Amino acid sequence: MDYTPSNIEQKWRDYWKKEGIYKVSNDSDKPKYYVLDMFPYPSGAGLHVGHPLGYIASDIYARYKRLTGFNVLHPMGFDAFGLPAEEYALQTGIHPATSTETNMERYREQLGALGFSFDWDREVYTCDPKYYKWTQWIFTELFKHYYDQTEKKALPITKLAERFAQEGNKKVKAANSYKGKFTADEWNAMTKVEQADVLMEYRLAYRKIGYVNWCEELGTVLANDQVKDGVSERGGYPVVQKAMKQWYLRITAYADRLLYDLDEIDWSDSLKTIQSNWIGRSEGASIFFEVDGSDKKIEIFTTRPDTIFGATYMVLAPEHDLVAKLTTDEQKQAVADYISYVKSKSEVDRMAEKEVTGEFIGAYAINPFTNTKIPIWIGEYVLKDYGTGAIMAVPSDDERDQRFATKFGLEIIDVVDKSKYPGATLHDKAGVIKNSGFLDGMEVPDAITAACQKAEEMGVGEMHINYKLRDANFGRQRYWGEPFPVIYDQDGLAHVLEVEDLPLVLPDTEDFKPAKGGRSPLARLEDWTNLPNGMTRETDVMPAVAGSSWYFLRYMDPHNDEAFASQKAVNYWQDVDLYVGGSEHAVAHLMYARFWHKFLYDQGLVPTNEPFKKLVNQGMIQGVIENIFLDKNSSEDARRFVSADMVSEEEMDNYVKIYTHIDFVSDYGKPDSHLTAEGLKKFLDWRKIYQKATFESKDGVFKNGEVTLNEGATEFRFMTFSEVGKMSKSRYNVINPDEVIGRYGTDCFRMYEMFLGPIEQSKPWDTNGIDGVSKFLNRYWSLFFDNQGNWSVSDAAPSKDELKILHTAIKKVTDDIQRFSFNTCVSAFMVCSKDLKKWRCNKKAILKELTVLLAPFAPHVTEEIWHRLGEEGSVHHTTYPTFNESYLKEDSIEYPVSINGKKRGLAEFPSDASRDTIMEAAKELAVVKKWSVDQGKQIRKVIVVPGRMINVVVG
RNA sequence: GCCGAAGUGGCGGAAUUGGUAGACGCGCUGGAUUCAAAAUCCAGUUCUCGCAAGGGAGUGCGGGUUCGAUUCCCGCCUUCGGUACCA
Repeated sequence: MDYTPSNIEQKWRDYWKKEGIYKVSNDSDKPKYYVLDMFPYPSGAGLHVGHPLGYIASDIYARYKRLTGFNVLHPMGFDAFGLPAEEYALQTGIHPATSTETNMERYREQLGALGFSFDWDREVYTCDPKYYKWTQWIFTELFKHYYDQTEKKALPITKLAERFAQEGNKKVKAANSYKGKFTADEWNAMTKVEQADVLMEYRLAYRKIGYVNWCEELGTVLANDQVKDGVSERGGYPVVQKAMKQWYLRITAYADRLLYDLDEIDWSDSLKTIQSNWIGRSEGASIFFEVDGSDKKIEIFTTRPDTIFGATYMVLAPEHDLVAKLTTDEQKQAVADYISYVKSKSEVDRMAEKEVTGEFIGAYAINPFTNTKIPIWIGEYVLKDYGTGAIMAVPSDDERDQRFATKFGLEIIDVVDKSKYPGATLHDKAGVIKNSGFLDGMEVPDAITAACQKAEEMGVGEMHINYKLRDANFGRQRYWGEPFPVIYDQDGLAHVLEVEDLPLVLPDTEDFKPAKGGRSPLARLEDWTNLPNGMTRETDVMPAVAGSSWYFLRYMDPHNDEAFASQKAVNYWQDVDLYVGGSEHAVAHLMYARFWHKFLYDQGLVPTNEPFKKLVNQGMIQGVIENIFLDKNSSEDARRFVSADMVSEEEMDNYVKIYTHIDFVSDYGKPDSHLTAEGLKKFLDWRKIYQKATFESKDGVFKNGEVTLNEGATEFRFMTFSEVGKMSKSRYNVINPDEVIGRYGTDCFRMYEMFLGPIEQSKPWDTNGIDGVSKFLNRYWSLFFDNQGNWSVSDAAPSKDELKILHTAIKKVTDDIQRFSFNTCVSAFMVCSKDLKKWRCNKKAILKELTVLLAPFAPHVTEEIWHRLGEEGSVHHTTYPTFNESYLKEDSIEYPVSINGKKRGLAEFPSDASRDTIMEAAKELAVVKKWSVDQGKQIRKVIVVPGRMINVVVG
């Protein structure tokens, strides 16, 4: 009987569903294990072959853990709110709720066809009011708390208000954006509104006016990580800086914990580095510079306070608050011109242009260490968002300051002698200080400390740790997101809804298109927005990252209406043991999720400090992108395309690459990526605008559907140019898994994706090797049948050789699963099945164990075999085979014999032979003699590693 | 520029602690089966000299440590990913 996946796979999926074999209970005596996939955006495009890579790996691991006696939580859900889902809805004109539901259904089907062991009863999706009730609730909790830097945890804001009433804010060490100081009396004298405004500056969820990334095309504000190269990550639309009042999350309060706790978790170095760079901790000093003839002071941050004697001027960010106040009348016009010049530049221009620009504001500051007057400038190279938005410029030791000083003719004083450290840069913090008063002669690190001490003594500065991490902009002027559970009273003060009033359901409306100019779509729904007594609702919605910041906790207890999850459930499941997902979420999602988790931990609501113990980033499965070259100089009605082999690298600039549908090339071409005339006709039909095009290749010319061949050419071939890149609709290189599954079956697809290479590596999809995996599954199947195709399994006792083959596989597969090396697992199965076939093994004792071993990888075929073997229940509920070392023992070992490290022969020794015995015997070996005595050389040394190798040193 | 990861046959890749480089698969070559093909099975397949036995070279490049290096160290080159006036 032949192995026919289509006959068995659906049958067993139905059986698993009916029997509920993947249901997970929170009541179990078994140890827990939580395997989580990053839940997908249910986009309209459906799944492509790249999506399942991580899901297959995690499914194998989850199944392995289940077989080894763990109670495994392995859920799936959908990240259904947010821009991608909404953009799709806008394109299609269908309500986001409807299209999201349709897309989720499609995803459920596609995921189902891959045979994953998800407990679908625990599905969560972020746009479900039952789910986002708790997203909103966590937001209200963030609003009600502040971060106490003494206790290093979040505490209720009410406690802070009490403290202010008793002792003011001078002694309070808390994360805040409030600059001033006040006493208890001053606090108590404040009005209710004034007090609320102050408290707002301490809350973990707060509202402030800030410069935000505004994208007019998308009609919303974007987070820093949604902006790439000055344009929106989605759509590539221009992004400008705009001052708006927005909700923020004070993630910076947790900066140090987010940084140092990276040490506790098992993530890849590259991912930890990305997070740590994003947090961007740097140690230095904050120093105040007085302004000549003004009571204002400019605060700067520097990592090199030791170079302060070389600070010959200052630069403020053009947006700095003090610019307007300090600019002298004579410079007013020049400064205004400069600011409008800076504003006129888009983010893209600003990054492309490296030219030094700036303007003197007419005022002078006093260098506190030298007491000299130094000019104050503004310049766009000083960023408003980093440090204090102002710098002391040390042109001798900072490349940027140097360029600026050179261009504008500012004084340069050399303060660091780096002659002892050739090649040292600013970041090396190396050298000897000179021209710097009391710091002269000190090594840089000592001078930094000394300068900080001095600044503190003088009361002009202190040690300061600065972070690159910014508070998270949390408002979006869009429709498809969680509404803020916030109401403003007549005084404009924000109040959050209590848990009994949650969820605040997103009002249903057909009018969900983004509004222009910063107004939110929800603001148009006046019935919903306006409340009695002049109260109004917040009309912004939360970003997509809100719902994904805690979903892993909801899976623990997904139907709970009393809490985000019961304490019992949370205490049982604890945290995610294994998290598998793409590295594109390295900053945003993983940072916010850690932040929320730490906040909940501070509340005692979750038992662990970090949410994801181990994280594996699966690589991307890329698609082959086929391109055709279009001559830039050809006119609209006479398009000229040329074959890839006619374009040299130098000529590349004259051509534009046009994406071709991958199917044209595979259907009407050859493996070396060329299109036939027929393929080109298809291409012309598909891209109607190019119907008047001419295609030139080395073989001839293709015009108006007619081919004119060059002399000597036998057929018209048009070379395309192929590259490898991310699968995306716009590049026409998406490969859908359904087709592959239809032809080879799910088990084969799963194993082939694993066989492709290491899970963490990106690789292009190609089906060239899939036959090998298919052959393996057929071979595995054939072990159970005789030559006539009849079921033939024997109860006879297995031989020593058969046991050795099986246990070699058990060892290899088990070790490799544990280190996430699934490609080598597949090859171990291939070796095992080949060896068993060689021995014509049909012993049940062997094949049954092999079936269980294979079950995590190929869940369907193994279930079929399991039942044919007459076993009860599901193969996925049985026990994992036990490895027995003794079956691998050999009587003798074949040693490689090397002469001077070069392998020259083999020699067999009993496996219990001692090192000394082998060493002596080795000297007598013919190979050894041949390379020593026979050539008149001496044996100098013999190295034996028992069980491994022999090396003889001759000379 | 800075940070991180990587570079191994025609191709995807293996070698887990410094110990037989190229497992496994694709492709290719030859053979069996077949009227023939597909499918399947068997053998071979790093390059190179040689009929062969047997040599020589070989894990991006150049050095080093070691009895022994794909693995460790130093200096380069290339590719991919992240980040970018971060004071």
